[in-house]
Amino acid sequence: MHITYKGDYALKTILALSLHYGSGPTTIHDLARRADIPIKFLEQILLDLKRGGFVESRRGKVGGYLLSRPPQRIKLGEVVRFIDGEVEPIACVDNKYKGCKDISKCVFRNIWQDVARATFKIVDNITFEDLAKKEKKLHTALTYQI
Amino acid sequence: MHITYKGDYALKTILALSLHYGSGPTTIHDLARRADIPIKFLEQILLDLKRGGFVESRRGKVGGYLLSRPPQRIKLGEVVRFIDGEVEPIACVDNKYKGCKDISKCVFRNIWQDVARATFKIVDNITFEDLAKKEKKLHTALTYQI
DNA sequence: TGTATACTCTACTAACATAATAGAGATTAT
DNA sequence: ATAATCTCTATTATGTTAGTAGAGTATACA
Ligand code: FES
Ligand code: FES
Repeated sequence: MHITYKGDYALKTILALSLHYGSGPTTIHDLARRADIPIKFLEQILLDLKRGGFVESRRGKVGGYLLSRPPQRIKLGEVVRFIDGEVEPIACVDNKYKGCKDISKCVFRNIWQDVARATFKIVDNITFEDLAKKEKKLHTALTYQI
Repeated sequence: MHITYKGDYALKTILALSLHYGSGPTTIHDLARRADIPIKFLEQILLDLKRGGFVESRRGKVGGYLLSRPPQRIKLGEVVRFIDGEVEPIACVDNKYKGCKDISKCVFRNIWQDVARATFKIVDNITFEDLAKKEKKLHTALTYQI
């Protein structure tokens, strides 16, 4: 698994929309400013997320983006997989790798599958509701700290 | 973590040398043929592995490559890290990522660290002796099967 | 119905990484 | 000597990443 800038931006955007869930749409401009993402890049990412069924959009004045599902029903792993592709460390786990003549004779395959499973266990058990809660706590903690 | 062709080839080469440990050098040509690796590519990989302290070479006739340590002292994770770089899913875990203004405010960081730790736990607990044993068993099993 | 505000879509590009390939050079056993 | 083998630097083709550019479409509301 490798998280690209695009992937990271997507996650931050879904998190921002999660914090705003139930309170109307947020504009691209707003999302870009809050997470420090190049606006034209974010436009594309949001269109991808829309095609992936993660967000909905409203056009025109008072438009913007909203989550199409509540945050507790969006898992971290779903978004990562959709934007950055497979979570596996090598494509042979998913049969897209040509380096091994015979997969059944490869001692590495099971290891990469173990790594993949360990990763799934983490990213598929965290929802954006969990992340939103963490974010709120973190913000409170930092405020008190100052 | 993403295993490239180069990384996979390096692992297969170290495994081949592990199986041959204690019986003199193996030539590039031999290693390339056995693991089906482009020979000129493998030349470079072996030079890298030499610089990394994993293998030694003998030049001239009766030359070739040998492991510079016994297989039980070479861990899978060492080779992966050396050839394919950090095992972390995003460079921010290692402070090379510019996407997060303030790492202390990022709810994702701990998650990527968890993924990294889970991966370490696997790849840093497997030695090439383990892999060589697995390979031998696999070969025996397949031979009996036929 | 005009217009400002916002999303939509396609194309393009610079920089970098990957997976090799090419070829001349250095070393050693026999 | 010479054949076999490793050594080193350059080059290249292909693909991916991280954007940028610009014209187009929809909607609220005065
Ligand atoms: S089948 Fe995946 S590395 Fe061999
Ligand atoms: S610090 Fe790693 S994604 Fe924010």
